[in-house]
Order: sequence, then C-alpha cells, then structure tokens
Amino acid sequence: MSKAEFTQEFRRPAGRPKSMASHSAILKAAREMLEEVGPARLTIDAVAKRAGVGKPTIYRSWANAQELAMAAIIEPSSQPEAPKAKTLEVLLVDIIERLNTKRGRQMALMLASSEPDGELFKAFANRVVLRGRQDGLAILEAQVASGAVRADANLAAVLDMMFGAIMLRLLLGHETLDASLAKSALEIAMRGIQKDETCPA
Amino acid sequence: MSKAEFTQEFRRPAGRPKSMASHSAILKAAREMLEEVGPARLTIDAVAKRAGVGKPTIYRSWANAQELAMAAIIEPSSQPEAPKAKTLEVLLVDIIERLNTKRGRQMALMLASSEPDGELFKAFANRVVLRGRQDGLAILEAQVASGAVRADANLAAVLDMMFGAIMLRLLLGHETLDASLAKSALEIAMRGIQKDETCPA
Amino acid sequence: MSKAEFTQEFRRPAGRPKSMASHSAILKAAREMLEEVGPARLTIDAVAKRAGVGKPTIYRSWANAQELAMAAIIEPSSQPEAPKAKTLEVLLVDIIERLNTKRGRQMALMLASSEPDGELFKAFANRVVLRGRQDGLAILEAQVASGAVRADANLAAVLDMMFGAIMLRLLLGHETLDASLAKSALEIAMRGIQKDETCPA
Amino acid sequence: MSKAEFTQEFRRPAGRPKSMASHSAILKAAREMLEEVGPARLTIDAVAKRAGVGKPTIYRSWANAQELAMAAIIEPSSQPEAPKAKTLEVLLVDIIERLNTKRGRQMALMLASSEPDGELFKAFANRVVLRGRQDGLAILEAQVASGAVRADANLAAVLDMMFGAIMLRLLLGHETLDASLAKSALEIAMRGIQKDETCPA
DNA sequence: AGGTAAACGAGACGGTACGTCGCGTCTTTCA
DNA sequence: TGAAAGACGCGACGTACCGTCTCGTTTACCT
Repeated sequence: MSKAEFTQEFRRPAGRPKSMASHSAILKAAREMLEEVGPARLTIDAVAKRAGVGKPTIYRSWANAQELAMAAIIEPSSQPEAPKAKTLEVLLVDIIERLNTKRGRQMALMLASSEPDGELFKAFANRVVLRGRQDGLAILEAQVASGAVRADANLAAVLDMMFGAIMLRLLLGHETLDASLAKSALEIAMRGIQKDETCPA
Repeated sequence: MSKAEFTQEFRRPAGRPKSMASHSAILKAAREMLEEVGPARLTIDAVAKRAGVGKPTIYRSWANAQELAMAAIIEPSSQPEAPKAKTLEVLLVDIIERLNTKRGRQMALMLASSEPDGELFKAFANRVVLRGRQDGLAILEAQVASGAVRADANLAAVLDMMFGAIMLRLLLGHETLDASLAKSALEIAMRGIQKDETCPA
Repeated sequence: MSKAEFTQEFRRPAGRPKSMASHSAILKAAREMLEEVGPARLTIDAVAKRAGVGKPTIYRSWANAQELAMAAIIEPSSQPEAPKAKTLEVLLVDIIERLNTKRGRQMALMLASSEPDGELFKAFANRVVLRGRQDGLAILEAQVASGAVRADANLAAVLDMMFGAIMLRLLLGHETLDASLAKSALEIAMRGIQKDETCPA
Repeated sequence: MSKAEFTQEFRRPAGRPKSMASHSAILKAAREMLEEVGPARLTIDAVAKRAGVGKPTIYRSWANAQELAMAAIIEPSSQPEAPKAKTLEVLLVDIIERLNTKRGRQMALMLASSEPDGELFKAFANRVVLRGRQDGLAILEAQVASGAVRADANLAAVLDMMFGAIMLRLLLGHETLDASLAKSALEIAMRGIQKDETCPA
C-alpha cells in the first residue's frame, strides 16, 4: 500500500524536481537585464549566461524571451496585490503609483509590444488595466444604486476615459502623470455623471 | 524592346530610372506584409525579396525595419489630412474613424511599441494623437472664452480623457470603438466642465 | 582482506540486484535502433525512452553510446564462438559469413568509426579480425612446419592479404563478398607461398 | 550588347562573389583542427571562430562538419595526382606512401566512418582506393595479354588482396605499413597467378 | 518481521553544438 | 553611376543529446 492512498495532498511528479535556485536565478537575471537594457535587448543567451544556467533550463519554463520578460516583471508582484480599493480616487491613485515606476513603464511597454492576439497581451492587459477597471465598475455601480450617479450614465465610457487618460500619459509622456491627474479626471467625470441637482421649485 | 526606342529625345543621364519604381515597390511590399504578418514579422530580407529589390536599396531610404514600417503605414495617408474640424464631436469622430481601421490599429501599435525617445515615436505620436489634441485644445479654449466652459477646468485632463478612452479601446479592444464613444465621452466631459447653471435666487 | 576470499560461493553485494529485465530491454532497444537508424543516430536518450528505462540505468552499465552499441552488437554473439577452424578455407568462409550480415557490417562500421586509439577500437579489431588472423597464423605455421609452405614466406603479409580483401569488399562494397572470394584468395595465396615443386632432375 | 554574347566562358552570377579569403581560411582552420583534435571533435562553431568567419559562411559552402572535413582533407591534394604508374610495384608503393601519413590515415578513417550510401563515401572511396585499383587492373590485364599471367586468374581478387592488405594495416595498425609490404604482397600474388612453368617432359 | 542499501523510473540540471534566421555592411556586375 | 544580387561577420534563435544529479520507489539481503 502506498502512502498516496492516504494522502490527499499533491503528489509530486516523478523525477528530479525543478531547481528553485535556478528558477529564481533566471528571473533575477532577467529582471536585472530588463532594468539595464530594456525588453528589446533581453536575450535568452545573455540571461542564461548571467544566471549561470543552461539555455534549455530556461526554455523548460518559458517558451521565449517575451514570456520570460513577462514572468520577470510580474512574478515579483508578490506585493499585497492591491487589497481592492473602496473609492475610485484611491483606485486611480494606486494604479498611477504602480504604473509610474520603471517596472510599471516596462509592463506597459511589454503590453504594447506584444502581439495583440497573444496570451501575453491578454495577461498584461488584464493585470495592468482591466482588473482595476473591473473594480472601478463595481464602485460606480454601487454609486448608481445609491442614487449618487445617474442611472443612464455610460459607465464603460467613464472608466475608459479615466484609465485611458492614465495610459495615454504613461505611453506618450506629453504631460506629467501623477496623483493630481486622478483628482482632476475624477472630478470631471463625477461631475459629468452625477445626478442633476435640480433647483428647488 | 526597350523603352528607349520610343523616347527619342531627352537623353537621360546614366542609370537611375528605377528609383521611383523601387521606392514604391518597397513600400507596397512592406504594406502587404504588414497586413499579412504584422509589424513584428516584417523583415528587411523578406521585403527586399518580395519587392524584387536589393537590401541596400532599402537601407538607402530607411534606417531599419521600424522606420520602413512607419513609412509604409503613413505614406499612403495622402488623404486630405483632416481639414481642421470645428467642433469636438467632429474631431473625435474623425479620429475614431481614421484609427478604427487595420492601418489605424497598426499605427497605434507602432506608436505604442516604439522606443519612447526615438524620432519614430514622436512622429507617430504627433500624427496619431497630439495634432488632434492640439485642435481640441483650441476648441475648448474658445469655449472657455465664450463662457460655456468653466475657467478653472483642467483642459489637459479633459482632452487626455477623451483621446485616452479612444486609444484604450483601440489598443485593448475590450469594448467596441465607434462614433458612439465620441458622443458619450463628450457628453460626460462637457457636463463635467460646463459652467454651473446656478439656480435663480 | 574481505570475507570473499574465504567464501567460495558468490557473495551478492548488498542492495537491490541489477534488473536483468532492464539490462536486456536496453540491449534489445539498442539493437533495434542500430538496425533502424545506424550507429551514428543511436542516442542514449532514445534508447532509454525506447527501453522504458532511466538514463542512469544505462550509464550504470555502459560509459557511452559507443560502448552500448558495441555491447548490443557483440552480446548476442552467444553463438558457439567459432570453435577454431582447422583449415584456412573454413576459417575464411566462416568470417565472411559472419561479417556479411547486417550485424557484421555494423561491426565493421563501429570498428571504423571508433577512435583508433580507444579501447573500443581494439576490442572490435580483435573480435572482428585479429582473432581470426591469429588462428590463421597458427594454421600457416603448421603448414610451414609440415613443409607444405616455404619457410621464408611472409605469413603476416599473406594473412593481411586475405583478411584485407574481405574487409575491403565489406567496407567499399565495390565487389560482391561471398564464399567464392575465400576460395579465390586462398588459391592465389597458397600458390604464392607453397614450396616450389622442383622438376625432377 | 554585352560581351557575354561573344564569350563562351563561364558567366559569373550576379552579386558579391564568394570570398576566396574566407573560403581558404575555413579550410585552413579545418585542416589544423583535424590535425589537433581529429575529425570527431571538428565542430563548425570552433572552425568558424578559428577562421574568423560566421557560421553561415561555412554552411553556405558545406552542409555539415563531415563535408567540411572531407573538403579540408581532399582539397590540398593539388599534388600532381600520381601520373599513372607503369608497374604494380610502383603503384602500390605510391599508394602506401600517400596513405601512410597523418592525412592519409585521416582520409581512410573518414572513408570508413562515413555512411556507405552517401556522396561523401563514394568520393572518398574513389579517390583513396578505387582509382588505384583501376590502374592496377589495367596493368594486370596487360600481363594476362602478354602471357605472363594465367588467363583464368581472378584479377579482382588479386587486386583486393593487395589493396586490402594495405588498408587493413592502415586502419588496424597491427603491423607496420611500408614499402616492404608492397614487395611481399606483390611477390606472393604474382607467384600465385603466374603461368605455370611446366617442367620439361 | 524490520532495517538497510543498492538499483530503479523519472526527469531536471549545466553544457556544447547544432543548423537557421535576420541584421546591417560590403563588393561585384550590369544597365 | 545607381541598383540588382548576394556573400559577409555577427549574434541570437530554439533543439538535440550529452553525462550528472536528485528525487521517491522498489526489491532483495541481512539481521
């Protein structure tokens, strides 16, 4: 009788397990190279050499340089993962702060440079923008329910305007991107969709 | 039979009859390949072979594949060049219509994926977004002057919200992009920045 | 001094004994692959997978693919091992018959393709050619002693001529290799070294 | 009208011609590495690096390491090419002298270790052995015609015995290979096939 | 019966070399 | 004299095997 019959838990697959040391050395090397030379110059050969690892070891975990780059950028986001903000302003400021870093710009760049049909693109789009948009939608819907926002407001458009403004400034850099944008955009948008305060008769 | 038999007169100087033909053959090949395989797979070798042209001939006119791609996308924009719109709605609808094509999406993609410091980037940014934004700014400023819009409105934020919403949908494709977005965004934004209609005392 | 010196019987080393099933599965897989793809394409990975065996199990018994190939070719030669022929013709015919098979050609190929200084080479050389040559030398020396062959005959040359002819045809394939070659070569060689039949005075 | 109409000679194809400097640098590097590490360790990567050449440049001229090795061994044989010997002894001694060098042994080894169906094999076989065998056949046939050799002698067997003895010693190295072998083998063989000197009745 | 130790399957590891692709530059020949 | 053709040095690609190394499991022996 094998132990397995009694253990509910995950049964490790046969064979030598993946070396966590190698795995993290690769990610570390990739992250450093992203900082130093950017995603376009991130080559598997260089990462392998820098991590002291054979190329096949990299390919065993990632299919190409882009996937590796994505992993290197995303993985360390073991950060608390934004505990779901309560207000739109907090949400927007948080997103701005997370994007307006070197890594944030890299994420946006990866998003932009990946094939628009690929998994990579979707993963990034979700992680960078759409998840926050989802949270924002929930907040807005609550405000609709509470009567603070007009029922016929085009919430999708509102959200895209706010998140779009952030992305636009991040990508184009034609205007500074900081928390004040969140405040301005929110003010404009909320004024645009709040319930009319009718004048007292 | 050579052409020369018919052109008696005007003896052309030795050897450059091909120039315009090659040039446009290259652009044509590049455009086709952009359609077929996307900008990432647009290689100089392939374009040269497809255009029946030597690689150096390409390099004589463009420094690398990205510049060629830009040229291939932009050049045929011999379209009337948007004769300066009078209202924001016309402006936005026009931009949406121009971007919401395969070529438009490609332009946005090239913009997003090019190095943010390069000439290419600036050229695209200007051509795709900033010029329209400039026109929009003029219109908004006129409305401020006319008193329709509050004097303290953050016009830059408003413009980025409207153009950002368009770019976001174009790049992410999570919501449909059409003229109705212009209408909604404009409605929200204008309501957000219009002068308060104070109630009569 | 180990106990083994005193115990007559075979003392099995502690632990799980080598699995005969695996051992022969490996050899079988190796033999099949030799047939199918030849010695150059015989890879340890493929043999392991085909035999349903881990690579270390192979390396526990053979140091590399060549040794495995040698073993795979030689092992099944549990054939009676040529009970030492009595005449040169029987010897030669036997060698021709043993070489002139797929396995024989593979043996010659292995011989040829192994490093000329390695153990493998010597093992093959011995097994394929030199052992038979040794037997032939004994026979010829007996004939010298009996007076049938001239005492000053260069026996080494004679043997190399006969065996060399066989090898040449085996490797080059420019002429058919069969028992008739043994007959012809022997006839020529023996006539070349037999004692002159002087004419009676 | 171009010169080509009048010149029968080879018309050089358009484009940059193959660089003779690179070509010979590659062959030189390959030859040196063959001397130093043998054919098994002759890798394209190493040859490319040593010759100061890109790998594709090598692959443009040779399909793999074996072909390159063959070329490296054969090419410099711009030697006078053995002006067809008149006697068997001269022929054999010449072959022994040409084979009994490092390069000769390498040629024989390449011959023996190449796939017996490939072009490579045939080219080597011809160059190394069969051409000489052809010449030998002509000489023997002349001797048959002159009556010095018995008409029913198996000439093919005789030739294979002589050339085989040489190849055998070259490959196996179990006996020294020098001109004396030619003498011994020839003596044995000729005695074996000469016309019987019948005793006077 | 229980312990112990070798051999097992599986498979990931650091490497080396493979043969290909695309770059951007160069050299030639032709028109 | 400009342009086609195409070879060049370079460097990264992704794959195939190498021979080694853990793993957890199995199988026999020796207490």
